[in-house]
Amino acid sequence: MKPQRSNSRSNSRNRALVEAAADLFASQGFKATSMRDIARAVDMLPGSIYYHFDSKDDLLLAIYEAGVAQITQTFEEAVESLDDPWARLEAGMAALIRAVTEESSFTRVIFKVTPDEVPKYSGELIAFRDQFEAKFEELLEGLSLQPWVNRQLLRLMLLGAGNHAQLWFSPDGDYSADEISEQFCRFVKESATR
Amino acid sequence: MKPQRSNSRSNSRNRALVEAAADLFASQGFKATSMRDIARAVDMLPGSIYYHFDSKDDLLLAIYEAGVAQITQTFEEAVESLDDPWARLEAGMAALIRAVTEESSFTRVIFKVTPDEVPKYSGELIAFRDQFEAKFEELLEGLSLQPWVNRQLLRLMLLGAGNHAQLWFSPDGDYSADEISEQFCRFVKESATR
DNA sequence: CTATTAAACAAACACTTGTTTGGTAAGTCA
DNA sequence: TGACTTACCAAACAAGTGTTTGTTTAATAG
Repeated sequence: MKPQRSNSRSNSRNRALVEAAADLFASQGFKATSMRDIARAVDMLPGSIYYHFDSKDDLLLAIYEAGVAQITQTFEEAVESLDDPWARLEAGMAALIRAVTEESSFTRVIFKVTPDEVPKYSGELIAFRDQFEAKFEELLEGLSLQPWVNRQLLRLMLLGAGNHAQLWFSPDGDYSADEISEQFCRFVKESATR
Repeated sequence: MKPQRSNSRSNSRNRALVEAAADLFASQGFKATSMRDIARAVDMLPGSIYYHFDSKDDLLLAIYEAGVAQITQTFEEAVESLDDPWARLEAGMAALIRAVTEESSFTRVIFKVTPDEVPKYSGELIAFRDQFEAKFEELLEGLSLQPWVNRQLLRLMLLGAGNHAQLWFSPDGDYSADEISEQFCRFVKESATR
């Protein structure tokens, strides 16, 4: 383990590093981003990164952790004020779509970089992902659905549809995250409350 | 351009090459697979691959082309004998899920390796993808749906949900491709025919 | 039997990768 | 003042990357 201690104001550089790395990982992918790319982005020499982080993998781990914390918070904020289970689902789904597309690069990294790209930490990364998906699962529990509905498959369907948005969504495209979420959720809602 | 000509029986080695590459690309990804990995898999020296293909990128292009041809065929075979639009959708969706998970590595590569990983051919790769997605779109046109339904978003939802299956599906898991397809399509069907 | 071609080998090339090492200027603290 | 620490630079390291080159073997065609 390296610094990560909060003393001094050094964490400003540390933070800049993580942010630059997150930007690059989110847009180019993990493998396609080199330590030299990251160093250049923060105006630093490649070797100097190793004062702050032990390895490229550790850098990703830190980003994943921050990303999950952020998406979890965004998600809960979007949902907490609502009571109706369907409204909660819709708001949560919209938060997911925003996280995958518009939101900070931290959250985007989580859905862009798959755990199997980093064998050393694949277990930890999967755990971080699960942490968020559990929140999503809670949402579904609140819904009253027809007996034919398999909640597990429903979760995977919505998660997959949301996740996939990162490949086609455009901020200035035809639809907003809210509109997309509303459409996706409506199929579930209409078929459950018939 | 290199051989690709069908003379001699040399295309047995050529074919072995493409198959080995497809296997590796499908399981490890494009960037994570080196020409040396591929060479080793077919018991050949790295340089020798360049007798058959001009570059690693060209190798992927060939795989994409073969993969799209295969998934298109599988898809049409699954659908052609059916008349009912809903049955056709369900069969098509099941074919997609099988292509993403169980089927040959050629089809899996298409969904595992994204076009932006190969800038040189990203246009061509996107065109190949679109070629298949157009088939899927045709299926949706046959459905009679409620006025609130946006067909474009519906397509993206189903495509995303199917695509995502590659991350969690297991051949000896709880569900078959058919069961998954049936569940996904049912949400659409129930909400459209209420 | 010879000329040509297909298919591969052996070895390198130029470059990029993540990472390590030794040193150093600036600041902190006793 | 002197010891210690923080944050970095400069330079290299070993390994791996896609690819090229010159050469060789085996088959085929005239």
